[in-house]
Amino acid sequence: MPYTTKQQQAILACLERKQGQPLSAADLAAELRQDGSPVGLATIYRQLERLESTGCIHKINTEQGSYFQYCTHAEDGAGCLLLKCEGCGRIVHLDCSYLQPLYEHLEQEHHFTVDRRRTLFTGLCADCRAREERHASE
Amino acid sequence: MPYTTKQQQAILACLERKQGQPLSAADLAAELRQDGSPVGLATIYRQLERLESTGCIHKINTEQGSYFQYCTHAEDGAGCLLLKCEGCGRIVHLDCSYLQPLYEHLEQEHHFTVDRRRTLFTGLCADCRAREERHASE
DNA sequence: TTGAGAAATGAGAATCATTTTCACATTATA
DNA sequence: TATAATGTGAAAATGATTCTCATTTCTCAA
Repeated sequence: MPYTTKQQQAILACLERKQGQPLSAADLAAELRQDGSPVGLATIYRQLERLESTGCIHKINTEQGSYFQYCTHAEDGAGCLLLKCEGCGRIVHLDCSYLQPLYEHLEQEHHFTVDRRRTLFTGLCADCRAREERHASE
Repeated sequence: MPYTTKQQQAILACLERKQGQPLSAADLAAELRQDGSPVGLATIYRQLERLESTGCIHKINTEQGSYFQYCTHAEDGAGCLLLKCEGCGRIVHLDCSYLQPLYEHLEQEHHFTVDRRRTLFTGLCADCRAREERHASE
């Protein structure tokens, strides 16, 4: 029977504290070290995998590796999405009701159940778009 | 001044031939080897990067690495999306008009321009969902 | 044509996130 | 307490991607 270790608690607590902010395994390691409760990377990956499989957190894949986020509610993510800017690398988290009809359509017409907590759009934020345009006009 | 090499042509031709089917760099290498025109992996990555920056192809990030797809038209992707099944790993490509209002909303309200060719939803296809349910009920 | 210089190529080394291994520590339960 | 199960972390292994550099291929002006 599994039991709870202080590493597990520290990892989950850290993710909760940073809610809405995607963290990489390395980010987590750094955070935990700062908090005075360092945890080995192997353990961090193991725990992240476990937390993900139980639905406590969700994983987002990007070019530079994976990021993890705490899920507040069971139904969290129903209309939530992430935007990743290709310019500055930032990941922004927001809610949007426009996703609902799309998900329903995919479910009914294409028999595909979207994992709503892992939706990630790639593109450009306003700042980076402006920078690109300036660049192009030179 | 850049010139065209047979490796470049072979890579692009292969991507065109496999349209709608995302290929990894390794897939491409295997294809090209079979075609009798083997190309080094370093070159494949270099060319994929170039083709992506010119907009000829687009890149999709997954847990297992990146995949690349040929873009038919400049405006391709306006309503196209990719579904990646977490169960079987398949990537399905389809068109869907439900994306349009969402993109417009993100553009106007959140000042975020989505790169429409890189939209990827993660979830479960019908087959894998059925399998999961069978599993859970045991 | 020729040859200097610009680009491209590919084998292998380097990198970096992630996973695995394994000896050891911790906890549960008999 | 003894013992089996599980968790931990350092170090090694893995695998995708990138870098290095010697070599090849092209371009273009003389």
